[in-house]
Amino acid sequence: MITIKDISKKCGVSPATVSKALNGYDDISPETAALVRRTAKELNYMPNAAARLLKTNRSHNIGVLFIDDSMSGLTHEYFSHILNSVKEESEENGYDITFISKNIGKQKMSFLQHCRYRNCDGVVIANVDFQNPEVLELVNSEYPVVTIDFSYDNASSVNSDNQEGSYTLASYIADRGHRKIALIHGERTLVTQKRISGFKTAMAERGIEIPPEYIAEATYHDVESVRKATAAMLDLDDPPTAIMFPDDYAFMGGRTEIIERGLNIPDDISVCGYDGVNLAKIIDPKLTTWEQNTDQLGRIAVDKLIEKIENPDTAIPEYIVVRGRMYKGETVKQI
Amino acid sequence: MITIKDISKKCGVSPATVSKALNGYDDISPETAALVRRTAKELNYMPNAAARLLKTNRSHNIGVLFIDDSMSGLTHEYFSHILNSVKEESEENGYDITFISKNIGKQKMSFLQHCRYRNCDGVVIANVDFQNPEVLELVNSEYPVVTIDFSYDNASSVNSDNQEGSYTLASYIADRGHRKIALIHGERTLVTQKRISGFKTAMAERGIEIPPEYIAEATYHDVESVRKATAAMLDLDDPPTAIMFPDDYAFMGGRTEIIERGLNIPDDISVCGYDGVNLAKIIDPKLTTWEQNTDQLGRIAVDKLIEKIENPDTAIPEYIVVRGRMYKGETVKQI
DNA sequence: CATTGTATCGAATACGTTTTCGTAGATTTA
DNA sequence: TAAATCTACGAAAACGTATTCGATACAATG
Repeated sequence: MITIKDISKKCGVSPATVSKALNGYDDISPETAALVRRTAKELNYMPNAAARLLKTNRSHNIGVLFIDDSMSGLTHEYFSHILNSVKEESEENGYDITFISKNIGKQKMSFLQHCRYRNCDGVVIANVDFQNPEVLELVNSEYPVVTIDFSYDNASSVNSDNQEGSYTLASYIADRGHRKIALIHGERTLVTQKRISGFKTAMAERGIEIPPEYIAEATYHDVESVRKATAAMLDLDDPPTAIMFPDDYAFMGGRTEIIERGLNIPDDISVCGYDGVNLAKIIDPKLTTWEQNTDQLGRIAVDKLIEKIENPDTAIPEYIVVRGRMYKGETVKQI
Repeated sequence: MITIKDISKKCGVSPATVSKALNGYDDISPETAALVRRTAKELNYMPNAAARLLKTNRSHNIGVLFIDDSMSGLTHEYFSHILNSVKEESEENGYDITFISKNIGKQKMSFLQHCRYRNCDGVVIANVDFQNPEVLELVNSEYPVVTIDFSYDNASSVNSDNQEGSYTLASYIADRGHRKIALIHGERTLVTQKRISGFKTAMAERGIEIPPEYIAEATYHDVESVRKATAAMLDLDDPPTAIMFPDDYAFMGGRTEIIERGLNIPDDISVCGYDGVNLAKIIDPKLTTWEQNTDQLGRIAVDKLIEKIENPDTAIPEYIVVRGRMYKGETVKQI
């Protein structure tokens, strides 16, 4: 490992001078600065992040808090896309990312402790139980925090337009002539509330009455639960002509149920999903859905976080909504 | 931030003693050791990883080198599962992971440089161009390295049983009466070579002649390329009765082509995929495929890497094969 | 010529640990 | 009882860097 000292020797200057030259201080003559930089390249010098961190208290490391249970968020397509853009935007700005978990080795530690241990400069939080005491502890700590799809009042948040998306899908279906529209939604999180609200607004605006049994709860990303909910819906005395599903992936459960009953999509029943993941576009017929802008969600979250990290005092909490867009697909029939 | 010194003051001992007590040295009396540990808990002490690293040269940080281009490996289900198990196994052993990329901020750096900058203790490499000079530079560096699905001779590797998997699928199809079996494979990587080899072995063992046009190249994970290859296959004068696809996801392209021609799976044509990702099990009919054991692949890679990190001298390179298993599905018809 | 100002650099310290080595006191041994 | 051995602890140095502040040399100014 080659250090600042090696460079100083080779250049005949002090380590202090090397450090300054490398960091662009202006009390170094242009000539020596150039010399230092040149030999640094020659020797293939890399600053030691740990030493630097120890002095500056800046790790250039962003903590990422995703769901910690069983199947990690990594395997959800929606979140793996967000993670990917978080990672890329971080790297483009000179930051690495570290997954924050509570079990690191035999040591059980809190999220906050993990952050401290790794000296994260800030944290992006997504897809967790936002009421979890440990998450709250982190949010209320000294750490800059940005949340995705949830909003605390002391931290910036980046939000997918769930109300809008759901509203638009519901409107689209209604405007293609449907009057008996059902919604199968996920667990009652904030995101879900907004989707339900968007759905109801669209219905209300058109004077469409939705009986309570047309709104059912299932579990996000859980094929089996959605299949059951779909079966129940189809078993109603007066079944809907269109069903909105909690997400594209879980829709596959409903799809199986529909197909196995010998029904055709969209001739016998219209459907739509949510997310706009790849899956929607490669199945047949292509699934009408709402494409969430995962790329922007991740990038903006990181941008806002870095803003806060680098200007802890001036940066104020923002509530940002990222617009998605409809993917029309082929699963909503005009009637 | 509370340090070792705070504890030392509160306990009336020296910082050295605190450090030793916390690290289980045996030249500390049980009483003081207990006292130190107790107050450490009380004060909610967390060691500073940077300072520790600076002294010990051990970061407890594992570099993860996944594909760096465009769409990251994160969005491939196979690799996101591996990544997930790499992450979990690392954490269970007290390590965090860091993505190794070449663009960190404005600084372009090599993979090796990035590792050095972050003081990784070792690196897991998967899903990259293994002949890339920068990857080779890393492999031939001082760093402990473990590769997944590729093998260098100076590093341990963990390999999915591609030959075996392909062989087993091909045999299964043949043993259900098929004689005209086609293989659409991915780019010619080592993995692909093994799959082709497994396929040919199974055919040869049964004395089945495979004409060259029954073996076609497409691109992994590329729905469109596979769709085209499928179309070409179906256009043959003497089309196959069964097609093996490069992976479950890309199979969806072939599936669309088949369905749009009014053919039925498996009545008119039998198919199988590869990977065993969730998708295979939620489509209808369920896709016959080979489940790669992503969980073990990731975990063993990390175990072997840590072994090497902690015993740099005694640990010798191993070539490890992880067995998958067949998922029978419903897409191969008995004829 | 004396003074002030400017440009360039280096000595020293600190960040929070780990680890070597020394030492004071207690205990055992001869 | 003197010497040898243990036990328990602390002083100090080191890891690689950033940064303050003083020092030096020289130019400019009056």
